[in-house]
Amino acid sequence: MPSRLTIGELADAAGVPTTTVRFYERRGLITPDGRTESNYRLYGEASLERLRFIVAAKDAGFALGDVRALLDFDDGVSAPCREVQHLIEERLARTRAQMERLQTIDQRLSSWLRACRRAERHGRCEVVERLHTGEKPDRNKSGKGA
Amino acid sequence: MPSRLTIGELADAAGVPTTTVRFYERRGLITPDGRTESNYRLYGEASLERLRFIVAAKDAGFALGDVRALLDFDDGVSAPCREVQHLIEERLARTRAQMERLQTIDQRLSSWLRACRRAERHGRCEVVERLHTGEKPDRNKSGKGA
DNA sequence: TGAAACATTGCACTAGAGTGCAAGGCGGTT
DNA sequence: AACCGCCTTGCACTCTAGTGCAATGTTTCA
Repeated sequence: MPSRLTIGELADAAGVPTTTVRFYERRGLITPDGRTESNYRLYGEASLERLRFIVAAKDAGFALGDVRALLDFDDGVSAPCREVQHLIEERLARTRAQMERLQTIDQRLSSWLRACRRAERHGRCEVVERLHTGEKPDRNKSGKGA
Repeated sequence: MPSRLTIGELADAAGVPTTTVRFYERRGLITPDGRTESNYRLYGEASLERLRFIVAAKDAGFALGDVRALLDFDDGVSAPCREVQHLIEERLARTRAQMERLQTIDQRLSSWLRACRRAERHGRCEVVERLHTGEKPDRNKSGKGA
């Protein structure tokens, strides 16, 4: 008995709304295994696993397009480790690039905040002025990042 | 006459395309100081400074809506330091939350990559399997239990 | 029997930050 | 006076990951 699930049951089991399941269907990530006579979607255990895979991969930072690629590998004869690796490496590179970008932003904002707080004690806000001059508040002499 | 610039000159000076300047105009961030007889936009030095402000704030991680608020403060009687601080603090919180999220992703991807490389030496890819089971690869080095 | 809770479809819309295109006007150089 | 490159307008479209709504059909429970 491969316990046939309705879309609501499937969605609940994976922790997403039903609308999202239909959306994933439109994106070609998942397909109902059948329909009831009244045209309701039906899913088996494998589909639940697949949906959970999608959610897990998405949570790991993969875009849905990447998830699709991962699933396509999986649907193929074998999982070509090389390509999976490639996908992971790419995603990792993007993640790290973004972290660096955020680092820079964090530093700049923090120094602005310090300047702002310092200036407040003197009764005026320097931050906006400093943005105008292009000067980095505090002594944070970094070039413009991105 | 404080050196009147066309949109192209302005855009070049700030390092953005002209389309972006027009887009910012639609968003209410910047306005031409005048027009030529042939209806070309004209900008003065102050507008260049303003555009540079926008670019700087945007690079600092502010959304255009925030930049607008910053400019509105600036356009007003005085810059209310409190509110600028608030804006910065909010942005900083979001930045940090995202960094944490990326940290987690990075760790997970890295461990997948290690698992993938290890598995490759054994001639098969474990990553996809492990995503299926919901198991975190590399965390649990012993075989592939449920 | 009838209401509540679920399901179906398709289409439109969101946010963010622009990009692309069409169709025409203007400016400076050769 | 031809030509190229820049300028004008407005509208539509991109991408991502969905959400909302309308109108209608089905299942379940009291």
